[in-house]
Amino acid sequence: MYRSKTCGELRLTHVNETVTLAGWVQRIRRMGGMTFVDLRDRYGITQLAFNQEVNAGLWEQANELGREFVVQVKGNVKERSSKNKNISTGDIEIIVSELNVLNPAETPPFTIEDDTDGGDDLRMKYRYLDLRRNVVRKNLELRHQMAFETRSYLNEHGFLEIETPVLISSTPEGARDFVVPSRINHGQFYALPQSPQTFKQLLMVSGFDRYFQIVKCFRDEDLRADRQPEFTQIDCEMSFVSQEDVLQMFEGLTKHLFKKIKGLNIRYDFPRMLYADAMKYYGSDKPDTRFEMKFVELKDLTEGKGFVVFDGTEYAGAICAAGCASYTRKQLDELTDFVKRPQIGAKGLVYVRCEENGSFKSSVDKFYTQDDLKKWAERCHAKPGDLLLILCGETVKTQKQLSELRLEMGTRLGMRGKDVYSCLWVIDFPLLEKDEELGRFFAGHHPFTAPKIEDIPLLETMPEKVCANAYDMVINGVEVGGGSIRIHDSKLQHKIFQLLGFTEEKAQARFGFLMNAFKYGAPPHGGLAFGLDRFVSLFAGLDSIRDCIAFPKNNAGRDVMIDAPSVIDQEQLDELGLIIRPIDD
RNA sequence: GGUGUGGUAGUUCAGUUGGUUAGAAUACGUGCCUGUCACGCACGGGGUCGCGGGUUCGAGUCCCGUCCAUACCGCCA
Repeated sequence: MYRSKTCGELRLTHVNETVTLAGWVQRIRRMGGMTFVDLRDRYGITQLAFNQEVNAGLWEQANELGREFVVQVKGNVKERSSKNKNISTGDIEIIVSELNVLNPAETPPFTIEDDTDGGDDLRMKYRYLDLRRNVVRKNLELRHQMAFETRSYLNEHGFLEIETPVLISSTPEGARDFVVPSRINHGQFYALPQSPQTFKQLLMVSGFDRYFQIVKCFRDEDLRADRQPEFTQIDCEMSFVSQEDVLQMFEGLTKHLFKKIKGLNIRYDFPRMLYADAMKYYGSDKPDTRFEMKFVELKDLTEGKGFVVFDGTEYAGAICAAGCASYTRKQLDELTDFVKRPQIGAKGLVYVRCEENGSFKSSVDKFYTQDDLKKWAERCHAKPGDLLLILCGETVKTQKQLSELRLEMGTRLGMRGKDVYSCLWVIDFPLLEKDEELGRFFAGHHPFTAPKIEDIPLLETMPEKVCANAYDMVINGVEVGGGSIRIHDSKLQHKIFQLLGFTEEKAQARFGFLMNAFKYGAPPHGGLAFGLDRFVSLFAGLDSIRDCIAFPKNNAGRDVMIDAPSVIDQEQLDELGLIIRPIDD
């Protein structure tokens, strides 16, 4: 037996017990004739005491230890004469009688502390050391708990977890596929799933009623703080359900997680926001509703006063930042620079200060009277002391820019606290999106998404107006999950493929298996998928999903620890019949 | 593919208008210290200033290129 207790469990009640502990040396404090060693495992830290007078040989041995040595000790639990209130085992220490170095360690390249001195690169290269740190370990513990509670909830509700294959052919999600060459089938490739979408629909045809899977998915696209090439979904599908049934079920799952993990009872029903309203009032399909600051359209009030920028514009919208009339010129310039950054791309920013005395001071005073500005302020429900920020331009672009500005102001005003949660559903997404350049339609969600029944006639006349039975769950501006009711009627499915520009042959080639399956009695079905990584990082208050993934990829999709991806032997290439050639520009 | 930021000791960083021997903290090593718990004190070792080129009497500092990291845009329908 290597240990009888962990380093986190000993208390005053254990005094006088003889225990065996094993763990890593966190820190050594040599005080002269006395040496203290902090022994660490994932449960906590226990102080070991060595006294020269009591056992000189052992004391000598302790002084030889280094950071991160793996040691085993046997000793007596003793009440400390001076206690440490900062740690749970701070009342006791171990008077060591046996010390056994199980494995020495080189000095680690960074300190294994909550406040490590290591930078991101280094921590990723030595991720196994980084994972010894409390802060990172806690994220993985949280991830485990969330996955566990998810399984528990879905199991309670009759869902079966069923594995689907990882080596498949391309699924129609839209992102690039990772491909795997097949040796046995020369010249052919598997694709890794972007989601188990078609498989879960086939499981519905098979009668598995309620399916889920906590599953890795793969997308070969550029990374972001919230995007990894391999990520984990809580993938779910249900049969004989309407959209309402799905929303209820997974709103329930979310509330269950909030309750079990965060101890929060969410008593309200998640608001349902129409996609059109989300765009109109927040300029985003994943609005951060921790704060209001909705867009207000001003175009009819700003036109015709001789200000050319506003006169020619398609859209002019304002947000009202409460209490910001006191912003200095410098602060306003900062905001202007913010919206003019290439990533945001606004041409400029118009402001109106609503002064305490009821007057208005704006950057466009030359063109507008106090009365004009008063009308703007009234429409924005601005009070004295508030600041209006106005952007104009092409509607969709400007709404997006205003959305960024809104989030920036929310941050500046401290309205995006990490311990506040605001959940909602965004519903009624457009079924199709038109690519103006290519002059054709793309599926807003994926091609199996069912249109709203009342909109089906519009498919013939105004496809872009058709709403889908699709929904996203948004928490604090993060799209944590999304899904749809699927098409289970092969005629309708054909119609959609047609609209998407698939020929009969191409549709048959790519999705024939699904179309065939639907001929044999497909139940009405729908579902959704949560991004587990995003969900966990939201609960953990992390800025990046990397911190809740044990071994994440870096910005360039590399695993710097194992140095993947890497070249393969010529022998392997030959076996696969592959030749590597440079990519032409 | 693009834009911004960064790359200096094991590590995190500072480094002035270009100027003598490139600093601090921490980590590491040695010594002292019997109640520390971020122990303390003293001393010490430790540098291809990412790499390549250029300007200059002289480059960590300026310019060009390149590599790496990172955030974002494109992309993720």
